[in-house]
Amino acid sequence: MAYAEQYIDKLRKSGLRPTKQRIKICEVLFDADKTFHFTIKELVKIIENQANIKVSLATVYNTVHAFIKKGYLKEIPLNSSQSYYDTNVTHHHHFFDEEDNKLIDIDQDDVDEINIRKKIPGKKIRSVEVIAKIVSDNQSQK
Amino acid sequence: MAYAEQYIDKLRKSGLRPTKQRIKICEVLFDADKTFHFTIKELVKIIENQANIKVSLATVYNTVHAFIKKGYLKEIPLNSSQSYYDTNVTHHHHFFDEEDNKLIDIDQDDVDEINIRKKIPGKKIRSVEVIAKIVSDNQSQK
DNA sequence: TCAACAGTTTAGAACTATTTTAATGTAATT
DNA sequence: AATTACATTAAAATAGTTCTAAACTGTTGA
Repeated sequence: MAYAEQYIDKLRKSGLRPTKQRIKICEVLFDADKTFHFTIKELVKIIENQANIKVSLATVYNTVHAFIKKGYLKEIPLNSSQSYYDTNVTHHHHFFDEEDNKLIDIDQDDVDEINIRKKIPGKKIRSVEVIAKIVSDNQSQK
Repeated sequence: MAYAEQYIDKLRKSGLRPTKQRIKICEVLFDADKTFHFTIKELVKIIENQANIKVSLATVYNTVHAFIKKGYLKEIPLNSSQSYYDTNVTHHHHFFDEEDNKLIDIDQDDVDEINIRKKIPGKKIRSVEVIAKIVSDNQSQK
């Protein structure tokens, strides 16, 4: 397992010791060649299905938050009862399908650069995100 | 009180009967010439301070949600433990100050029109919002 | 005026996501 | 192997939000 090195490295850089549970979390999050969106609940379910390792919610929350702090994961701002996370940490945007409660990536290239002309004294912009909410287009069905 | 008519109208259009409590909520939300951001907790506190009317959380939640459904209020997407609402229902964007947990409006005019080139079949865009997270600019202080 | 009814309000309970706690377990280092 | 420092865990705590069921209010019509 050549990936394991990477995971241990990521964990160490996040200030976490590489344990069985945490390496399993890394496998789920970083093994795929695709990036994806998830909630904590979903992540726990995936781990339970894929492995015979018990992981408590607390461990998952702690690990996910350490990765966010380090920049290995992103939190997606959404007014939903639960938080959504993204393994795609490149600069990009999102559709949120309000009917299916699904997130869809929008590449940075698909949106013109966003230039905000308003400035706040003493503050700098850390991130800019676009959320486009989408619903069924009934017009086109008629 | 000339405004009362408007409030009663808004309530009726939202499918709610105009009661003392609900009219009070309207007074707080729609009386000011300025728009503002609030959380449910803050709204309850304002009502308690301004009036001798008891309002339960349940009534406030129900009324706020009825107004959102009708488009008289907007929910602001933010990954925060509590929901933020906006009496400004025009198309605009936000700064979110991560240190003070404060929202600041950005006029639509201060951001170039956002053109998303990616399309999702059968879906249409209902809203597009920009959230720019800001923090202290330590660079400029050094 | 009064009874009946439909819709409201309310306190408190329930629910859900998240965080904390504190006891037990484990990895790393000597 | 012993020590130490950190991890894991279940369970409890917390906080925002939603639900519930009982009491209440105001309107209508006789």
